[in-house]
Amino acid sequence: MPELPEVETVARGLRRTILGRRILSVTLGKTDFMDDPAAIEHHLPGRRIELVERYGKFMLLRLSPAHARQASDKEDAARAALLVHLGMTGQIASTNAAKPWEKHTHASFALDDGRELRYTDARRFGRLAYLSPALLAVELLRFGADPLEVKADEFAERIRSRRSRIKAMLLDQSVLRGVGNIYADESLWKAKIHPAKLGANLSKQQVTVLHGALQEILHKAIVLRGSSISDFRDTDGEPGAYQQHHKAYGREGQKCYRCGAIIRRAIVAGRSSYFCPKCQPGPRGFLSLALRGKKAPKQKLIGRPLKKKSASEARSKTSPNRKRHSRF
DNA sequence: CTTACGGCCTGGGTGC
DNA sequence: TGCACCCAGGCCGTAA
Repeated sequence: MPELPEVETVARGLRRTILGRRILSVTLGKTDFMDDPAAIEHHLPGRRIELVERYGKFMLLRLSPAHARQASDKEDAARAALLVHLGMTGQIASTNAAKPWEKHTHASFALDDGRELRYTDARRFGRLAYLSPALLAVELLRFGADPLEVKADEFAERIRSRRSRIKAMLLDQSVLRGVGNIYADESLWKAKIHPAKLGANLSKQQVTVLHGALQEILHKAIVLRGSSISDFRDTDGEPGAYQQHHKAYGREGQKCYRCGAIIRRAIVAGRSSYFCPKCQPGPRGFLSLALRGKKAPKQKLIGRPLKKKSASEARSKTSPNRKRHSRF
């Protein structure tokens, strides 16, 4: 589940290992998670990797112009890119070309140092795309502020002007780019804010504290090379260490480090959310029930009552072979 | 208009 | 050994 700190860790690893390398050839495996596989095969050979940028949860491998010539500063911003999103299980690293492909390797880029840049992704929730400068510009418009750069005032304004739940806003990439479930829960715990609170109902003070908590946590997580819950690995194949510092995420049933109450889990904004029911008081009407019985009814949802639907009914509704969504 | 929910993609892990 | 089920991030269709 790579979020900003994990992607930053990978981007730094790539800068050490593939910056300046020229791509000689491309070999693709399964391509259903790529925007336009033919474009990747067609445009990448011969291009040099001139920059590795992180933008929210994705990386942009900026490519030299197709025709050999000196790039000016102006062209720098307009450079085409290979967009890499790791989804949940994506990994990318430069490898000895002689090494056999690992399972679930779906792209391999032969480099001019004899190595290969390989992308593996068991679930294929990730994304690879060749983006021309024009497509890239359009792509970047969809995203909100960088959480590490956004100023407290701007952050407060964005959060307090909307009526959705704070957790949903933290996860919304068009509000903040790069925050996912782990760092949303960790920063809410630190700021003592319940995930189901509405942004508009938070005090200026609370939002300011949240801003500070979010930045501090992200910085610390980057220093520790991210969180490895299941399978995150950096470009050296090493796990991060920030999971050892989680205070809320994944701690259901364990004691809150601050007050000793039992950390609970509830579905907020469609995602598992971990919080301390004592330090992070819920909004009125929020049912802080244990939401995960073994055979217990479905999970209690927060908000409006849910339409009843039997499991079999729900199953039969699924269309047999819905085509995977294509971005074009 | 804004916001929220349910479904879908996939395959590893888990529990029966 | 098998198998049903859950879960994850992002996106979309639908509904309120």
